[in-house]
Amino acid sequence: MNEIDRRTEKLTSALRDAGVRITRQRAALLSVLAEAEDHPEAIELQRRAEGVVPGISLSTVYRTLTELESQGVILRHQFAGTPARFEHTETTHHDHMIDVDTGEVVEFANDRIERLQAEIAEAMGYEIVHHRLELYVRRKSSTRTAE
Amino acid sequence: MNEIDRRTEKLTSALRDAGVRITRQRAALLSVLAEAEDHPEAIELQRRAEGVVPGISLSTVYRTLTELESQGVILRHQFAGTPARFEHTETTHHDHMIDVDTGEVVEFANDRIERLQAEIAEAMGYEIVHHRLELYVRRKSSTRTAE
DNA sequence: AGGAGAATGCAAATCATTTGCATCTGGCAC
DNA sequence: GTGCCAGATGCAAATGATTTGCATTCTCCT
Repeated sequence: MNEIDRRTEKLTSALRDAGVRITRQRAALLSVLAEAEDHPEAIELQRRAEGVVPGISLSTVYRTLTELESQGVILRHQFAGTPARFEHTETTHHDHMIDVDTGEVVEFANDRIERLQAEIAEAMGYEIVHHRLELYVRRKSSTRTAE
Repeated sequence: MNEIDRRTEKLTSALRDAGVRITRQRAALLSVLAEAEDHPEAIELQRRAEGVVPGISLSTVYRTLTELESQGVILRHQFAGTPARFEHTETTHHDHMIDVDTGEVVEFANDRIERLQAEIAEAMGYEIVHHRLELYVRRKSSTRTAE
């Protein structure tokens, strides 16, 4: 917790230096995002932020998320058929595996895939701005849990 | 053209056998999809289908696309920040590269990436239901065409 | 040809997200 | 510290893509 608070504080002043006003609602969202170990969507972030700033509006949440995204502080993921999910940029790059039965999101990273992607783009005269790799998966040989 | 008509006809009777009624609007969409060499979105498909069935409604287009998708006849792609785009399933599997400046979609395929994906999922106890790999790219070393 | 049930068109509903606008509030200037 | 003002907030209404309810119209089976 202390660790998270320290990072959040550093981030906060960095943002202020970048000309981003740190309002109560933004501070709340920053800490909520810093604590999140999952990939929450906007509404869920609002719910969590309400614990700190009751009455925070959904539009503010969206506006703040957009701002933080363009500041490179968070990432926005648009998985198939669901609202966007957000994640802070403290972690190193990784891709996602989405369990189609539960909706659970698992992270993974693989250098070889990254390199192959760059090679492919390169070979066709492009450079990668960003990419999206999502594996929609199902637990193997489960004895029929859902359907 | 003859080639496309033949395939469309075969597809049509296969669908009928599967219990899918072939209405004028569905037939129109099937041929429009068969002829498409790009990745059109629903509205564009409606526009093209109007040439054959004037007055075809957007809801019918959507309903038909959903039906054809579940019949495995077409694929629905949801690229970042744009309406869904559709593509018939005649071609072999491939992924997409999206030029962020022009919106142009380029297809590519790479066996090694496919294999790596399967391995990764496997190693974590999952099997892949489907995946999404999109490279958002920019032309290399272009002397500033857009911004 | 006749009819049952499915498909269509239209308008209205949804869902996630954005925006207009009047009101509030950070954070620098003094 | 106090005041100011550009930028941020909350609310409600707008947007954009897609879906849905319902009355009407077709498809295709017999």
